[in-house]
Amino acid sequence: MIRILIAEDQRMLRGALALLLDLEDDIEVVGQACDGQEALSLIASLQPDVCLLDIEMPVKTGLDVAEQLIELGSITRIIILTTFARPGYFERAVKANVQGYLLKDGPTEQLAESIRRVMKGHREISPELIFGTLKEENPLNAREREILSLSAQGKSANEISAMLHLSYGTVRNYISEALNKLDAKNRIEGIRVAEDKGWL
Amino acid sequence: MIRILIAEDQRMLRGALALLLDLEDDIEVVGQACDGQEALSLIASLQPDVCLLDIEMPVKTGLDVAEQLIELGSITRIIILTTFARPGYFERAVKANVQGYLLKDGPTEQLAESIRRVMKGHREISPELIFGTLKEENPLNAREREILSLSAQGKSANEISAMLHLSYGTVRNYISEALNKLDAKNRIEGIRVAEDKGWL
DNA sequence: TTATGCAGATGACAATTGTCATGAATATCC
DNA sequence: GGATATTCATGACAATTGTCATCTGCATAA
Repeated sequence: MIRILIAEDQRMLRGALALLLDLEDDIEVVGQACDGQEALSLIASLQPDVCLLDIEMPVKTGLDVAEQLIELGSITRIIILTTFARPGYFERAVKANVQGYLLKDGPTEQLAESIRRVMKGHREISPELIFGTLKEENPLNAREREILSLSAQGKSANEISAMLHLSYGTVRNYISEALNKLDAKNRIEGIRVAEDKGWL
Repeated sequence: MIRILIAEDQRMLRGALALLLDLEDDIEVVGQACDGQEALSLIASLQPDVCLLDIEMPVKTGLDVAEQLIELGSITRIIILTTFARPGYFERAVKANVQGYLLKDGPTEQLAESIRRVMKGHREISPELIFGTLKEENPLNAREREILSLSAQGKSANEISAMLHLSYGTVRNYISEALNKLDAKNRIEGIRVAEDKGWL
């Protein structure tokens, strides 16, 4: 019997997936979490064979959870299950060395099969991701990311400089450099591009 | 037998919901659509009793579909099923006079029951929406919305003026007025607020 | 030790943005 | 007709943004 934990904040989807997987003879859903923090503690206490992690969850993202699990040396196998084929997300997942990265756009029927294959030691990646997406690396460094994120929240260069204890001019230099790397002609376009790729 | 059509672009959720509803004795999923356009044509040909519409779908949103169905005098009852409790979305749905507005955050078990209640002539609204959200009306007029949307795509005032055949100054006036109404101190904050409320 | 690179700062400039007061043209209602 | 609202336009001003060339420490590797 394969013991599964599902971490997904959307209750309707979580419930439906649990039901669907429980219909399989060899799979048992042993726990459900609605945020990353809860997922971590449930995995620690339940020690499931596989966990299904959504990425965009409250408190901690699925990628945060995955990275921490690996760091803790957890034996629970990890499958990321997300809406987003964002290169930045995928890159982080690959670096964290997860066993699976599936898109919610994929077919329902394949989910149980992917879980079984992961249990056998395979890696499961949504076919959409295998080509293309992979190579797009995040061109922004930590500072640029930090500053562009604040800008994305509507902060002005002046506010950002105060928050980060940097000079006004330095902040603008970083933004300018980020826009250059993103090939965007202004903050708004830059933010769109970066968010879209999962680089923020 | 209640005949249902599901319009939802996320295949995993669509599949899981279809399976879940098909398990009910008195419900039959007769069709599935992955975008608004497909939903419209399937509803026309299949004439289901109820349709479940996601809002954010390709080609046509669920709200577009709902408005067109009502305009066409379709007898199919409409339930909006969405992630977003955005006032602007809810306002549009109420104005279109849909039979239900449920959140994907709601419990799976209640979905079938809501469908039955809608069939009996009731209206089904997620409890989260009944208080609060309702009263927040979209403060932006059509022009302000249009211009802020373009701005949200990264267009400069100059580009927008060319696209809409308005003067440069007029565009900036509209943006300024929109920011004032949204109580935002710059474009980026304004866009955030408006998108968050579903006003764009 | 030099040099190479990185994080940050400065100053200068142009372009864009945000704000406001004012005004023309048109339509709508009484 | 006169009062009113709507839509768009202008001009002027300050603040913010985007771009560049240049400069200072500071660390680190050859």
